Amino acid sequence: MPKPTLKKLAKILGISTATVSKALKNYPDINEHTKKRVLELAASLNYQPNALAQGLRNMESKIVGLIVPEIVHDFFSNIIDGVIRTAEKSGYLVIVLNSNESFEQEMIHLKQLADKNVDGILLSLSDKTTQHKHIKQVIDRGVPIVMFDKISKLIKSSKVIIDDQKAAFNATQYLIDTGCKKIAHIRGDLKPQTTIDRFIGYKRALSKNNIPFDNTLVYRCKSLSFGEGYRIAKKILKDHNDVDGVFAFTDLVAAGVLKRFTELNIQVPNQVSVMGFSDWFLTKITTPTLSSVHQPGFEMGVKAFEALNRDIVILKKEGKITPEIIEVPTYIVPRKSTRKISNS
Amino acid sequence: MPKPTLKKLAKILGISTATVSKALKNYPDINEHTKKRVLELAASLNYQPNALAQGLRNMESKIVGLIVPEIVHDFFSNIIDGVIRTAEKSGYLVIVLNSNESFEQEMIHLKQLADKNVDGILLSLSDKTTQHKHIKQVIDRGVPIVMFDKISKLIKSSKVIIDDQKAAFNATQYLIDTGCKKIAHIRGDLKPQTTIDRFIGYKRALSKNNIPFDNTLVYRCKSLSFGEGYRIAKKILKDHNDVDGVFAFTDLVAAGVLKRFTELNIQVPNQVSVMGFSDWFLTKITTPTLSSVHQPGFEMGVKAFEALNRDIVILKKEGKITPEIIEVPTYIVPRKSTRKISNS
DNA sequence: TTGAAAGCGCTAACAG
DNA sequence: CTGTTAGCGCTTTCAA
Repeated sequence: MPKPTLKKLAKILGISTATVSKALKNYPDINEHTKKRVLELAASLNYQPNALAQGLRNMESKIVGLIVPEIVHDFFSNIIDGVIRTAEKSGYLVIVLNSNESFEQEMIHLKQLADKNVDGILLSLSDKTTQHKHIKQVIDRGVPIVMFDKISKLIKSSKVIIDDQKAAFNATQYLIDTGCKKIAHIRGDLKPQTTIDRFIGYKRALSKNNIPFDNTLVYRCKSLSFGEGYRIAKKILKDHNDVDGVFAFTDLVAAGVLKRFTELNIQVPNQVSVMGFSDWFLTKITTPTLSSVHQPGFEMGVKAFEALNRDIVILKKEGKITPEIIEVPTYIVPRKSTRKISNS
Repeated sequence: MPKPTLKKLAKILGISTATVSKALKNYPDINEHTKKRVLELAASLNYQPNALAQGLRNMESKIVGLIVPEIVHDFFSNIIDGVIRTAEKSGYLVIVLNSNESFEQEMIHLKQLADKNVDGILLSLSDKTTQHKHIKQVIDRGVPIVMFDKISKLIKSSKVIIDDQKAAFNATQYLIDTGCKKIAHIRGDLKPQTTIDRFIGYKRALSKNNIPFDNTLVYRCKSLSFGEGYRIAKKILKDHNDVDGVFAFTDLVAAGVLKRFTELNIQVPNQVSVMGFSDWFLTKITTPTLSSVHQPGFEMGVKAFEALNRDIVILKKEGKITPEIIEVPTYIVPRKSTRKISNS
């Protein structure tokens, strides 16, 4: 049984394809009776319009692309989930691609998506991306892009972000509020802006509370891994045996710290408090459970698609986009790795 | 600057679209000189064929669909990653959809994908799925399906699976080999076949080693969660204070057990060994780290796409598919929650 | 209220 | 070696 087409329906009913098409689309200028006949036949034959033909005709695919720098990743999984579910509500399907933190992959994927005639692209930059010609090219081809999380200020597009500085400030302030006086910070690589911003937030909180900034309390991860946290924890204790707080730029590293502290019989949170960032699932698994800054992946995915959908519609209607920056709020999730805030 | 089309290239060069098309496709019957001119112009204009038009013409989209019952999930993330990366190598892009363990969603998604003219679908069943008409319908529409992990024996399609029985047997045998004599099993719901098979594997291992099966040593999770493991751990100890091994059907639950044991000062692995299943990331985070059965998500994703691609090609060429069942091997990853195997 | 016709961009059979 | 032509399935004027 070959798939039914408009033409077949038309032939069976003895009317033209134009009429069938209009009937199916509920055009006003169709005789009720005719419409009914068409609808019934379509239903009984289980007719489905050919999306490729529709796409070609309407110059739209009802597909968007989503590029993340990593897939097996708590935060990005949530983003993907948020995007897919929201897209579906507007009749969009989502092609997912993984740049795997590679600039070349990111370039290739962007092009692949544009070549597939997606109606828009959601993009989180790889850490390796330092130039943006490939992005501008796609935008110039008329494909709207919305960036999220790892963004570039140099691209004129809608963006969905968190305020990393503010979030890190709050995290550090939280440690101070629970009595920490000597707080180490574990930061990431020099490159991604998020790492830099979290570091700045940490510094600002210290300064706000008149705690002198001590550069030897800042540790840099060579890689984003559990093992790095594990390694650095020992180093912190060696360098500063009176440290009483650690703010790590990401949960995984904080979990490594926690593990090492436990092994070394350091009391957490009483002797040293530990604060993570991102609120990944693992925060609930560690011993003790890890306090963290909630980074709302799902919501960001939702907002990102909504922004893209808006941009797609506007671009089509008005020929150009007015980018919008959307900031999604973060909040601290206190668990057992930090002390309670004394309610004064 | 509107996108260049075949027609435009042809007009500029003063030749026909057919010739341009063939030149671009590297047909043998094109004059070298002409070919060169076409290629150069195409490159300089950055010509890209319109995928929608190609798709309509060739009746293929070069897109496949992937439906998983959950996205924020270690195992399925790995599957997605494996599928996407493998698909890319064959020029395929992947639309990802999340049934969220809902039968209705699964039905809808299957239809959406078929309506979008995907060339094939990769599917892992939701736990709620008990009938399969919706799947057969799609196959009847000529869209090949490959099932993975959560499969149905009632569907005639290629499948990529692990041998849950064998894996669970090996896990239990491993506990026995490291000296466990009274092993509790925490199993999942009655529904998914994987749960049942793991339970059977557990029983077979006991029987093989002449350990009488004791039904009171089998605990059932109400939900697949950390909290359930935490809850059940206490119960196990209360019911059987001489238990010396726990085999949980999934890591998350095992992690809950570990946590409770640690809190209750039960020595793991010396007093009780704990074995998980799936080898999720969290196995490396728990205290102690969790021994587990490695479930190769990435490889399964790779194999699943390869099988689908094969089926797509064969279906196109021969009009029908000969389904293939692919079993991906599992293996035990010993960590600190089980004793060492004594090398005798 | 309906239908004829054009055309989205591409490919392939066939003729020259 | 190249071009003509037909057509994939659908939508949308425009004319009847």
